[in-house]
Amino acid sequence: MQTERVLIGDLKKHSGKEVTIAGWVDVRRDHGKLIFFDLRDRSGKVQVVALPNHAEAHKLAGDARAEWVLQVKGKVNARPEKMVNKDEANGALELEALEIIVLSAAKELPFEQSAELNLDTYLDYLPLTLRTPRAQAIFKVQAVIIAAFREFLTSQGFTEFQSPKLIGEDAEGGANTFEVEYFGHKAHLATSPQLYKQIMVGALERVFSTSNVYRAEKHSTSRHLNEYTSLDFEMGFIADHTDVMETETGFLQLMAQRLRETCAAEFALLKSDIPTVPEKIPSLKLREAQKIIKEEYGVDCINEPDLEPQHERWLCEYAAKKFGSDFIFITHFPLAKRPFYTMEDDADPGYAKGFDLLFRGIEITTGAQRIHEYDALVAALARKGLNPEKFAFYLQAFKYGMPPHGGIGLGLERLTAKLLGLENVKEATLFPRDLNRIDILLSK
RNA sequence: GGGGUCGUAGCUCAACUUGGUUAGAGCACUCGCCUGUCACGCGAGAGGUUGCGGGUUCAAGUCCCGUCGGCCCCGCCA
Repeated sequence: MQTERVLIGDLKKHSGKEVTIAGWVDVRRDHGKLIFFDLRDRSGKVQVVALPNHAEAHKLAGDARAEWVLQVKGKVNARPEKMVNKDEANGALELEALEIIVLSAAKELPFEQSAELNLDTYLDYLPLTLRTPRAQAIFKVQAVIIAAFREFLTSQGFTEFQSPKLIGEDAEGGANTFEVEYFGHKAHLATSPQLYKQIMVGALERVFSTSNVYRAEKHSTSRHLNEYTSLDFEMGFIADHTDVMETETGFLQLMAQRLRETCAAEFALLKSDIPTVPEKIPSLKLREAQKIIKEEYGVDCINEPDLEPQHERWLCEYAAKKFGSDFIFITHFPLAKRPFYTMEDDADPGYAKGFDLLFRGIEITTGAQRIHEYDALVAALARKGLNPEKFAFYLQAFKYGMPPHGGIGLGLERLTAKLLGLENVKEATLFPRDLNRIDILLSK
């Protein structure tokens, strides 16, 4: 029968008792006759002390090294008053080792867990480096973001669905796709769940998905990935794109609330702040934003169809200063710059009922109201030089009745990175795929 | 596709500008000492094809040319 294991985070409840814990050796401090080591499990850390009067345990404590996996039976002692470590959750107690079982020895580590690493070294050793408190904090925060996305949208009557990753045609014609050999045919990896989201609006009215998408772009920057997670929702029966913006704002507000409730320690560790999300996120038309850039920063980008990364950084700086918001919506990009399914604003011809959301200097979302009338959509395809016949499957959704609708795609890794102040989006990706790397460098 | 920058020990870096004996440091590792440490401490040791190839020179980690690789910026996007 297996020994009952106590979680390290629960040791306080067992003061004075004999318990068995198990975990990884963090740091060892060997004084010869007296050996200390910190043991770590999913719930926390505790100092174990091995004394010579338990000879076998003392010997094994001397042999153990960082990352060895040990099971330790011991007595939960209060530490002498002078030895209390106020910085640790278990700093007032320690475990006196009575019996140690080595569950797994570890080879010599290439570096200490606390070492500051270059990004490529960090990525080369992810199975090891993901054990650091920093990495664990990043991916706990990311899990909370996804949970908040599910929680908020579910509460608003959205249904989660799984979008296909293998698609036939390069439907949207925008981003470059990875080609896949498919039983003698050519298939592609999805660059977005967009078309399936819209089809699902016809079925379930309000839907969302959290999917990996794939972009075969040879970019090499601190904000691009070739496989990333897109948080997508699409909702029917909207008046216009501002309904979509409100829904996204509602998600961001719940996300910030959940982060404040559960991730304060993680944000403290990463030395970043949880943003306050305004009741109404400030919103500017692209042309207004460009005017501001000219007035505030002296660069004339008026009439350019899009924002450059530097412009996005400036606008976020401006939003923080002027509106006290880390977020700002930019609306009404030229229709020509947006995908075929984007709806034009009749009140502002030539411009889209769509938006980007900028956060702390970077674009994290694109959203819009979509064209829902079959004939208008077929015409829009033709205007973009796309062949409507290739979209016949998708077009059925519109042929047979589709409400006014719209939605967004949000880059999870970008949001995570900017929330936590990470310099490179790859740090906010468990196993990033980029131009040079799928787990290991492709050149190796 | 265009541009910038970097490559020295397992890791993080110094020495390069201004060429000069045996390429150093911290951490990790090995051995020894240590009963209150918590980045434990002290002493000793081991660890290098300076990415690779060529050139200049009495002499190259350092200068030049080529090449391979990383990172970053722009384009494109989330």
